[in-house]
Amino acid sequence: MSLLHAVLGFVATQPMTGYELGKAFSTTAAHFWPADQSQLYRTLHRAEADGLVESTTVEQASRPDRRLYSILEPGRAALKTWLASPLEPDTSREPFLLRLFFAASLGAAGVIELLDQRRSSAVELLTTLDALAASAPPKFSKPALAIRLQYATLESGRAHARAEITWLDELRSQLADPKESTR
Amino acid sequence: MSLLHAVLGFVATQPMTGYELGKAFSTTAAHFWPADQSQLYRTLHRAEADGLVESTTVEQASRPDRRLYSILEPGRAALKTWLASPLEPDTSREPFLLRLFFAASLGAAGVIELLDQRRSSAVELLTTLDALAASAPPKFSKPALAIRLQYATLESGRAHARAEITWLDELRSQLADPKESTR
DNA sequence: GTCGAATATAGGACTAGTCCTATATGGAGT
DNA sequence: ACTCCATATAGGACTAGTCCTATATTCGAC
Repeated sequence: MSLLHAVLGFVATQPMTGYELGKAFSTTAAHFWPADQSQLYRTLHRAEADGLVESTTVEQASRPDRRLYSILEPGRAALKTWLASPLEPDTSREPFLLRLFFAASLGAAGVIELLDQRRSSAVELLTTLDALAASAPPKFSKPALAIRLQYATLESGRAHARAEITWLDELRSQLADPKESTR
Repeated sequence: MSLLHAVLGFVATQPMTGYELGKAFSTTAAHFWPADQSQLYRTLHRAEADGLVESTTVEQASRPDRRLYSILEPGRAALKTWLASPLEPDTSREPFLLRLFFAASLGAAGVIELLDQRRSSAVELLTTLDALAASAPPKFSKPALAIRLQYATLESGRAHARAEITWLDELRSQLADPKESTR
């Protein structure tokens, strides 16, 4: 149930509409927390019903009215509690590894094809993250902590993408040239 | 809906009961595909209803009867189709990154504590994977493809765990010693 | 001039997964 | 004596998330 906390986190920095929240997610947090548009609005509704945020309706002429959400004290408290709560162990699913695990029936050539597909996705992701990192670099020596942390999540994505590519390359060469399989 | 495919993958190698399947998951695939026990049995039921697997009941004296599942042709076909289907882009959630992204209000010291907690989990994971890798090493020069691929998923976990630790260390030292924050 | 994208919100239907509980018994540990 | 763990399967309640659709307008592209 962390989408709620993400929503609170964003809204705590400044009042936003659901639409803006969606933008914020897709431009800054998409690679580690994809947010479904419907789910976002539902989460906002629930947060308001629970008294964590409040909304004011801003009327617009030729567009649907905007609902501007602001955080309330209970919301800020919930955010704080979440930040201080113990880290639960990761239980993430890796569809690619699952596939690889059972891919033997594709034969070595088929597996290599699979690895190549995966590699190009990883490269694509890496270049996207590189571009993001380049477009918002912390050039000054003492950026605000928040900025640094946001940048750090980008760095994390890049580090993992690089690790993925290296691992893929090693596995590929091992499979392509069976002589090298010492250990 | 990949648990189904994982189940088919396991059952295709040899007939198994739900219980054995649970063991197989937790000992070999847990780090990239946690399988809930209830969900496993439900998936088996559905797979049988869909004609992908069949089960024979093995009566036991002082234990509940075992239901031994075997794969059927349609199941094998479904497995093959899945293996050949296009790789969809990853949309995994990273609760830790989400937290870090919004962790500025903890202050530098609080964030460092968070990083340290994360680091010890990562180290713990890495040592678990190291132990697994050591206990089942492909010592012979030409192991079967299936064995190699299963080993490769372990290697993937290790590579990512190492990348995570390195990233954490870099971030930590950058936060702990603000002078070094060039770029 | 038509088609899609951006702006802006929202509901319906569905699915996979989680957590808890139930049932039954034998064996190992303290 | 008591509790916990392993064996073995299964249902109930719930939740978060996905996918699709609806509504309404304006602007730019081709």
